[in-house]
Amino acid sequence: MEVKSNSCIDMSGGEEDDQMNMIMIDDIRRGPWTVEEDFALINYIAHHGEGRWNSLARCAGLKRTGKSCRLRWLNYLRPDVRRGNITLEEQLLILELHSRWGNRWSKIAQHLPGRTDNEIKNYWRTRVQKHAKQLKCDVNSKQFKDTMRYLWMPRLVERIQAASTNTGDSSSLTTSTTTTTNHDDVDMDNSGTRKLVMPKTFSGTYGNTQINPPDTTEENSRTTAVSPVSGLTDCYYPMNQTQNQDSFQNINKIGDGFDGSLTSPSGYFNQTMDFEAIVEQNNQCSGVIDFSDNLWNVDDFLFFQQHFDRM
DNA sequence: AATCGCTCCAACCGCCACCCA
DNA sequence: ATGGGTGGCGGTTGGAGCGAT
Repeated sequence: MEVKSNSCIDMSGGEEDDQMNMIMIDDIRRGPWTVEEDFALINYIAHHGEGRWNSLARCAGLKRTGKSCRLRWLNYLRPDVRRGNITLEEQLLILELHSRWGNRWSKIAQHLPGRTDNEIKNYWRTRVQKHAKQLKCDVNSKQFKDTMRYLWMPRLVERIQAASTNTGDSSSLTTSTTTTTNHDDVDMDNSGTRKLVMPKTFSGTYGNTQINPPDTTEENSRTTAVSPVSGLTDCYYPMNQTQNQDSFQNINKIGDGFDGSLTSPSGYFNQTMDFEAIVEQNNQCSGVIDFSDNLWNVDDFLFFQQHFDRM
């Protein structure tokens, strides 16, 4: 339905609105959104729905492009946007889906309820690519992809399983930097970054790992970190309950290969691990892994250490 | 206290596909 | 067939926040 300019609802009040519409023509606002702008956008969409973003921007009295309004709504103001830390399940899902689809952020986001493509893209760039950089690998290199497949993803599965078994509480699965005591094989670089020096050889198996879906109650799923601006939506809209569908349940909906037991289509979790090959690959990279966030932490090191000891 | 460097993420940009007159 | 408008997507950037020096 075309929204004609003369059918605009006056959101800001008479003459002021006319003035604003005139200014808008050649005075497009950019940069961070104000609370007032957020409120105007939310209010307008609440009454008229979304779509036709250019005319929506005009009619809502916003000095923004339609694109900007659309982005602000979809990535931030939408009531079912789920903010806060990326959970372990979500990390696993992102790694898995990215291995299948590459940088298809929007497609990946469809399988993470409440998460936006922008958020996933940012996660990938800030966390995953950081690790590739630390390994001195190209993020698209076989070495790095195999490291993800054979080390990170199985480890994530383990941690999900452990947390689920121990507590049955998915809130324990949200990202956090594990800090424990130092270890002989954990180096600190000049900047104090905790690092794992990869062993010379390593072999072991990673069998069929069964995962129990964690508790999906809203209390456990909401991981806080709502910005002051987006908090506006909380008081304006009731929170959408569907935002708390668990990512795990979605794994089963993705299609070919997912059978509900978290056996990935690419078979990551069923393969016998050729860790020697991995180590070789890591040697081709730097052989040093950063512990500074939750893809690698001291728990991971201890996990690998257990396997080393068995050799 | 000031400065610097780094991380993270909200927002922008450019391109492309689709729709419709 | 075509050209303008629009929406969607992926890549990139600017700046706030924060810790280190």
